Amino acid sequence: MKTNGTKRIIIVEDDAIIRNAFVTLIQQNGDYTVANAYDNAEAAIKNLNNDTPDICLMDIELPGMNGIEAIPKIKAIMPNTQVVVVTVYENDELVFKALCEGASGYLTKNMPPQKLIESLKELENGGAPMSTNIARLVVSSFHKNRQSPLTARELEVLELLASGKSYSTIADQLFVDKETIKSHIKNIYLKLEVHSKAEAIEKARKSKYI
Amino acid sequence: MKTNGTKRIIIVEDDAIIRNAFVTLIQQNGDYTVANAYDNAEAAIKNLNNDTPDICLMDIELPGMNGIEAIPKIKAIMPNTQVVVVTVYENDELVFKALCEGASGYLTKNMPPQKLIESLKELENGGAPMSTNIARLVVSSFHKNRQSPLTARELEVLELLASGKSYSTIADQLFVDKETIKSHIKNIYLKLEVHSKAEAIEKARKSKYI
DNA sequence: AAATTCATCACCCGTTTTGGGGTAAGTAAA
DNA sequence: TTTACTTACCCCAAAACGGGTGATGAATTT
Repeated sequence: MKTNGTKRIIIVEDDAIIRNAFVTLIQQNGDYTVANAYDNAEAAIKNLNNDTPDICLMDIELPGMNGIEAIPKIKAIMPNTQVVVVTVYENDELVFKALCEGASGYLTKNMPPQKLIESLKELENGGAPMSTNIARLVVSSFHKNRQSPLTARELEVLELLASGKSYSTIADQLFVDKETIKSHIKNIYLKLEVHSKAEAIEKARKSKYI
Repeated sequence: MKTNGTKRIIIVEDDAIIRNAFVTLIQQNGDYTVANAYDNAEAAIKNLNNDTPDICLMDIELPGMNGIEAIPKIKAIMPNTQVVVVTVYENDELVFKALCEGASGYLTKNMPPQKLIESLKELENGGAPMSTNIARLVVSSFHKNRQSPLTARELEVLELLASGKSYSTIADQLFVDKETIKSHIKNIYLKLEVHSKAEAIEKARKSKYI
């Protein structure tokens, strides 16, 4: 369906002013064609096979299906379409949900207009365009909490426990006795003030000890 | 120790040519002061309290301690120093290790020189500077594999199992019988060709089903 | 209309794991 | 020297696990 080498873009954005601004902005650039623009996700999904977009700019807050739910549905029909979320929300939960569902980028609407075009170029170059704060959010999600009450050995044990391994498997892997692992885990439970494996893992993950 | 409002930077890079290029490049910009430059991590760590850097540009391949090991040691002494890895490696394992150890950014040396200054500005603005390919790597790490052999329900069960929960806890949470969960898990093991919880979790994580 | 998949539930068996209790030796750090 | 950490052992009872077999209804596909 491609006319030439230009990338086909669809826009899903319920605010007409913003939607039209995006269309205008993108049309000004010869490298991109706006295949279509929608004010809701359902219509966009219905027309995917006609639009055959390379890129989809997706708002989150929409009437009906929200933008995050829409991502996997789009990827199911057009796996090679790159979805970039464009929203006002910098909420970490939304960001991670969007990325888990398959978003290739996450932009906030307070960006300068030129940044949108730059982001499209970054996508083409195999990148993952993100707004400043989003990138920090994403990178921070990898950071461990280094003020953990647990010792290095306890963290090691807890990590293996969190990967589903049994006491004896952990013991074998660390070349110590199973009873030693039990001792460590008892101390872990004491320090984290929990009474089971699941609680310990949950608390440790939440606190980013592991 | 700050002379004025300029940010203090240290550089850890064993290649003298690259190191000096960075120093020159940064000194040209009035917003940054090169507090020091080292060809190894040990020396940099030893002088941290004198250098009091706001930012540390860190190579990975170094004589002695490597750059990734150095990150937590730096953060332990100067928690507010932002470490940005600057390396030739785009290897995903190294990237994730660096971020887990506390890196605030990850740049590859093939970037245009101006990008380095831009990255420093991004850091100041609360961002996390990353090269194009690194950003994609990081974002892709969130993506789930949607060609899983497991049903939606099985994935749900497996995710809860992977969070350390017992069969009965999972059953309660999903409002079904414990026997139902057992059945699901048996089917999961069949499909993943494994025979234990730990194996199932490992395989599912590796294949990015969960 | 028939076949298949999926989610649900049930009972069996035996083994392993888990959580909790206590105790204690050796080492390293403060 | 006291404390913290790692290591290891004992006991016990409850829970969880892995594997087997079978069955039902709903939904989907063929």
